[in-house]
Amino acid sequence: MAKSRVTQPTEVELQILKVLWDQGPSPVRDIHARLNADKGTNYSTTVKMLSVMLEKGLVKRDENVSPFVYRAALSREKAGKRMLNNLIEKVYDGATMSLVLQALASTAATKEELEEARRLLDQLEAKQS
Amino acid sequence: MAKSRVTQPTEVELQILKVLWDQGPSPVRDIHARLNADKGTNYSTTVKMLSVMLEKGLVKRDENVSPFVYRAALSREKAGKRMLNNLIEKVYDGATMSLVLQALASTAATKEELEEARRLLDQLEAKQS
DNA sequence: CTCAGTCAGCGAAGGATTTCGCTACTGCAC
DNA sequence: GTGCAGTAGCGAAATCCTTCGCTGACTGAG
Repeated sequence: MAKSRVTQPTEVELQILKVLWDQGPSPVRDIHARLNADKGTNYSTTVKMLSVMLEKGLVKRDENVSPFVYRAALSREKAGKRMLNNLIEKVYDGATMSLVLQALASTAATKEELEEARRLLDQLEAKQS
Repeated sequence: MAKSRVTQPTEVELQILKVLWDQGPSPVRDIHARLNADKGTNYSTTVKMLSVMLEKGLVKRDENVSPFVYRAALSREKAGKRMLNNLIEKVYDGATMSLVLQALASTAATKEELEEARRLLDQLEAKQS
């Protein structure tokens, strides 16, 4: 049970995770390129962030290749779900649907998305029976 | 254009907002009672937090009554929406539906909630025409 | 008026997050 | 070899968030 992940990724950590999710496993150089483009981050800062995240277990790295290659330790989906649940907990006191409905209502959903949502509802309902 | 609200409410700020949402406008005393029960917060801390939040525009207060009465500057819904969008932005790069569907799928929704969701979908679809 | 109790707020301390300067190691070209 | 470019990391600074000690103002009871 080494995994006591209670902490949500912080702002910058999340930015880095996003880069890794978007680009797949990458060396510091590539990650830094993005951060720097976004907000002028210094190379050292990127390295530091990655080392912090490594300690926290948010990323892993392969040290067998020349420039180390970092990859996210969580999938985008897992992280998203985790953060969403956190949000729901903190704002809606656990009433998931409230938020979801809000989101649905406030989003200019396309016809396709609506269809998909409907299909998912069907599945859920079936599964419940 | 005085409203440059870029920052998300922080952890404790959110706790306070939640109290205000749950109980409606309240004097410090009541807010503090909750925070203190939750995590032993000192009265001073609660006051300070409220003053910080006042500066940030997260809460407003009526100074005409004896113990000042604080109220949230945003509705639960607005805040939820804002935070959700932020989350979506940061994790999914704007693909709202992906996250929402994730949420739906991973939650043990009740029959009633599913019904409600379905109804909402109908509305949305109708509105689109 | 004086005392006790409630209310409000400042400023500084403590923690966590983020930033970066500076150092060190590597491999390659000269 | 020496020098340069790319890579990695430490430790301290800067910044933000959270906490609280201490102080002052006000109110109602005696």
